[in-house]
Amino acid sequence: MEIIEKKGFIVVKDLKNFDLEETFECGQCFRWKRTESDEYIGVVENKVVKIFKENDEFIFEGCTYDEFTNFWIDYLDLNTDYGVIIDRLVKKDDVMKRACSFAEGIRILKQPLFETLISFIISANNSIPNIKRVIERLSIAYGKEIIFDNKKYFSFPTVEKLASANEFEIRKMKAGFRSPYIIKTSKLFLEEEFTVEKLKLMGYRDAKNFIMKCAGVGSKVADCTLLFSGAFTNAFPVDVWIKRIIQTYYLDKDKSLKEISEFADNKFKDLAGYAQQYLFYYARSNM
DNA sequence: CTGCAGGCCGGCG
DNA sequence: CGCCGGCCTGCA
Repeated sequence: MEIIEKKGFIVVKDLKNFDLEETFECGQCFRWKRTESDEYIGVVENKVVKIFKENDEFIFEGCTYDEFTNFWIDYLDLNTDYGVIIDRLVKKDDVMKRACSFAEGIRILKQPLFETLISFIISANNSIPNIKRVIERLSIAYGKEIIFDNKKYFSFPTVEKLASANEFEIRKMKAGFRSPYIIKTSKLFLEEEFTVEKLKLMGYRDAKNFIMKCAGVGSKVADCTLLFSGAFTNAFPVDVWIKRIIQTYYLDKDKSLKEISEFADNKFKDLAGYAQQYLFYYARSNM
């Protein structure tokens, strides 16, 4: 990867295994928007950035060299060699081979922990367009305004803001029955002072049980949170799509979610999270 | 009108 | 423990 600083933007060359659509539309995040000209604009923490591809170069608009090297590289997981991960996964079997070659440009983002947790609480029994709308409404109502390219954007609310909100207000954001979960979880998050570092020290099992104490957080939401916040790459969220593809290609129909989870753990081990993303993207596009 | 979307909770056997 | 009905909301 070669990074070149220009006036007001960054040019990145020689970056393999990075595709904007595959990364931002594989279901791990909800706040990246594609423009008419296939650029992606995202809000993360208090930053807004626009990314697009020009020939073989990636252009990052609205960030400095320091922001790129100190923040976006980590967030986008650009220092990890996904070629090595894919090489190891394609050796597993033909299904993985097809899944990996179908989306070789996925990067598993390291998103802010609180935003990830709340976003996936909202995702429960919900549709992706709806999830995005609720998160957007929450950000407009409780986040901070950021001006980028003469347009208004809003950061995801802080834990303090959501912890002090009441259920009636949150229901106005159309979060439905998840509204009390959002508030309760925010309060617990504040009390326990959750951080990715703290969760990492606990180890995967304990960390998962720990965040499952949050209201609205079951096994699937917990694994999504641990995987997409960069805490544990071995977390393997089992949703309907993963269930579908595992039951079609690997296990019998009658296997429970727990059995699917154990199967993935044994088969993919430390790479389970990556495997999940390739399988998920593949299943959603082809099943 | 019914059914369902990236599940979770609570009650019951 | 495992199973199952109900659930906000929006859209087919």
